[in-house]
Amino acid sequence: MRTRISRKESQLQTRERLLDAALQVFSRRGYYAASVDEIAAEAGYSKGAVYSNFSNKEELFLALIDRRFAQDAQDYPGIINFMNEGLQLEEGSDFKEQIMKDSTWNILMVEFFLYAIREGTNRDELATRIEQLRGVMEENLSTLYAKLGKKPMLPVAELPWSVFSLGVGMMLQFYIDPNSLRKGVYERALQQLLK
Amino acid sequence: MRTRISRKESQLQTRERLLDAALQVFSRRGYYAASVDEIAAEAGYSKGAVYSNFSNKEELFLALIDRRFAQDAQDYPGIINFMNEGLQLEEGSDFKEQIMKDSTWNILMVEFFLYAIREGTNRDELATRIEQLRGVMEENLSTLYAKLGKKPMLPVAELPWSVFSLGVGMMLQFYIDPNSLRKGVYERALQQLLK
DNA sequence: GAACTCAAATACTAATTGGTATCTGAATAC
DNA sequence: GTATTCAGATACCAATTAGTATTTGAGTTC
Repeated sequence: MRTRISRKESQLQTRERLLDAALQVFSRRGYYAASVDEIAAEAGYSKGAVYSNFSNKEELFLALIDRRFAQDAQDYPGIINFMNEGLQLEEGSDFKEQIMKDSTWNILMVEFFLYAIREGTNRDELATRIEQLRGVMEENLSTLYAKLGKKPMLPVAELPWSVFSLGVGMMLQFYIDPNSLRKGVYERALQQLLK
Repeated sequence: MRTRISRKESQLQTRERLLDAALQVFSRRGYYAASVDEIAAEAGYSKGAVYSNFSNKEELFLALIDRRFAQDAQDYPGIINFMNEGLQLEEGSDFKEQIMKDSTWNILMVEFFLYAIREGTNRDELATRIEQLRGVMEENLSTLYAKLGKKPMLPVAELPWSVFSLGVGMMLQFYIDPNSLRKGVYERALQQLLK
């Protein structure tokens, strides 16, 4: 009987599980306070598994970011919907819900920003990614405005900067004090920016 | 001859110097990676000075935040000018410059946000502070709009949320990639929000 | 100016942690 | 089915670090 799972497949699975666990632990503790042991345990493995799949803690962290960035790169529709909502709010879109679903990742992103700002090593890498993201946003906005025969008050090239800021800033305020953010605040501000 | 400096004064000076050093080191390394030894050394003291003035690392961190918050509470004019600039941009105000001057503190604030989000302990405390800050901003905006006989597109109570977000988000993007932020992007977005 | 107080220095400990060396057992090759 | 390989477990180490116990010396009190 053929083996159920090959060694290669098995290792890949382990790697994925480790990355999943790393996301949780890095987000929960922050980069420095997260221990390799805890990450391994969270994934149901031992430290050996980590060092067998990644050369060190930093690489694990970066691999985690890369994986998600790669996923996001294919998930343009999400961004497009997001943009649509900006120009004409659709019923059922709720920033608070949206932002809660992905809180682990959102927090990790802020952590990574700080990390990249400090360790100059990965700053350029992150800068490029963010620039790409803004590029995609700009394109989507452009076609959207064209479709609607509208012209934004602000230069289209500048909008992604503001939209991004609004998202990050609201997120942080929301996580600190979820209850005092009234519904629709984010959406209305976004609409005003994209007017 | 009377002693130049009393013990009380001396200790207060030490405390201040430690807080200054703590700001630098916490901002440079992040909360967990910052060591008490490094902070003490940065201030020109030994670890003993730290534990003689603060009960532990966390208290030092929080004292640092408190000190600045207390200072800021008296520095309303800064915020008022800031608001003024929003409604009608004054020549010479430059976000990039402004944000660079205080980069150490700005980064620490983000660090503290993450810290507070993780350790529920200080979340309420921070939430209150932020709420106060938003309150002040709202008051200033209100009187400003009244003075100008203008009415904002968005509810005044919601504006601080957006203004705050814009500041934090732009700051992060700017630190990651200072060169690609074109001059005036922040200011124009702010103006649009406050229109 | 002698006794004493206390801010800060020094010496030390216990715990944690990133990383390495070695081992083991199951998958693969022959 | 035996030999080989290698993913992951285990054992270990050196370094770091928050916090404590003790000491010291200058400032204060009388």
